[in-house]
Amino acid sequence: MARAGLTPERLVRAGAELADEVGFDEVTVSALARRFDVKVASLYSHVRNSHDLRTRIALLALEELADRAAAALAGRAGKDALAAMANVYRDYAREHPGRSAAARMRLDPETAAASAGVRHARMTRAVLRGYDLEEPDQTHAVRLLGSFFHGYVSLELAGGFSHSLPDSEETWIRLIDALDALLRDWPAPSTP
Amino acid sequence: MARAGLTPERLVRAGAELADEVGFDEVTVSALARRFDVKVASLYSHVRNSHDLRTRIALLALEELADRAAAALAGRAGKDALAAMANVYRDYAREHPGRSAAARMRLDPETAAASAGVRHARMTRAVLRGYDLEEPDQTHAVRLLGSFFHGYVSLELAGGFSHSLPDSEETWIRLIDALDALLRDWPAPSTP
DNA sequence: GCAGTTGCCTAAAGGTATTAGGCAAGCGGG
DNA sequence: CCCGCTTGCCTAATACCTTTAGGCAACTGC
Repeated sequence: MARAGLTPERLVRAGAELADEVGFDEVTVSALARRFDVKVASLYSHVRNSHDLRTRIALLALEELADRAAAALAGRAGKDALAAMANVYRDYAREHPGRSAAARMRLDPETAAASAGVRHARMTRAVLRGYDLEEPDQTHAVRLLGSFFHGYVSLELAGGFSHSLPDSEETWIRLIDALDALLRDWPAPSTP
Repeated sequence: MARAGLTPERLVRAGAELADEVGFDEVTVSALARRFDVKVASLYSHVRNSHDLRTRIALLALEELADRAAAALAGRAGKDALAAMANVYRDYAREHPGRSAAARMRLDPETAAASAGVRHARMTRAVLRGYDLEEPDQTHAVRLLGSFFHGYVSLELAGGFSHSLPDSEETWIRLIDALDALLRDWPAPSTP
C-alpha cells in the first residue's frame, strides 16, 4: 500500500485548514485522519496526542499572525501602526476563523513563553512607542490593546455585531480612532 | 430503588458548579451523571442533549451576571457605574470561572435574543447615559466595553497577566480610569 | 390501596482517544 | 539489482462519551 507521506508539519497545516473550515473545536485526530484517508492510529507517530495537535495549530497561527503583523508594521508609526496591527488581527480572524480561535487557545506557561506570543508583545510595545507612555502605563496599554483585540475579534466572529446597526466595519474604524485618542491623551491615575 | 430527584434546574445548577470546579470544557453528561450517582441515560429525560445542557448553563450564568450587574448599578451613575459594572464581570469570572466561560459561549441568535444578554446590553447603555454620547457613538461604546470586558476577563483567566508586573489589579483600575476618560472625552471621527 | 404516570435503569450502537504490536514499503549497502 | 533494515501505516483492543429504545418500579392521585 502506498504511503501517505504524513509529517507533523503536514498534519498541523491540514489541521489548521480543517479548523478554518469546520471550527477549531471540531478539529479532531479522527477528522484529520479521514482527511488524509489514513487510519487514526497512524497519526500518533507524528503527533503526541490530540492536545499536542491543537497546541501546534495554535503555535502555527501565532507565528502566521506575528509574521503578518511584522510585515504590516514595517515603516509605520503612531496611529498608522496601531490601525495596521489592529487590522492584522481582525483580517486574520475573518480569513482564518479556526486558526484565529486556535491562537486564542490557552497555552501552558512554558509553551506560551516559547511561542510567537512574545513577538506579539514586543510588537505591541513597538506600536506604543509612537505614544508617550512611561511604565507602568505602557504595560497597562499593552493589556488594553490585547484585551480589546481579543474581545472584539471573538465577539465579531461569534456573530455578536451582525444583525444590528451600525455595521461592524464602522464601529471598528471608530474604535481605533478612539483608542488612538486615548493613547495620545493617556489620563493620570484618578485620586480615590 | 430511591429516586434521585433529578430536574432540569438541579442538573443545570450542578453543571454550573461542575464547570467552576473542572472547567466548562469538561462539563459532560457523564460527569454530571456521576455527580448524581445515576446512570447517564437518566439525564436525557431532563436535558435534550449535551449541547442543550451547556446552553442552559450559559443562560444561567448570563442571568446571574445580569442580576449582579443590576444590583451593582442601582443608585450609581457615571464612572461609579462604569466601575461597578466592570467589577461585576471581573469578580464573577474570578469567583465562577466555569460559569464565566459558559457565559461567553456562542449562542445561536434566537437563544441569544431570548437570553439575559439583552439585559446586559440595556444595562451597558444605562451606564453610558452618564456620558454624553449620541448614536451611533453609543453603540460603538457598547461594543468597546463588551469587547474589553470579554477580552480582559478571558486573558486574565487564561493566566495572561500573572507572572508579570504590574499586577492585574493595578492594570484593571487604571484601565477603568482610562475608559472613563475616553468616554467623557469621546473623539470625533478622524477625517481620512 | 390501586392505576397510571413518570423516573431511572438496562441494552445497544456509534464516535473519539490512545496504546501495543505487526507487516510491508522503500531506502542504503553490497 | 536485490537484500536487509528502518520506519510508516495498519490491525486490534481498551476506554470513555453520546444518544436512543424500551422496561420495570416508585411515586401520585383518586
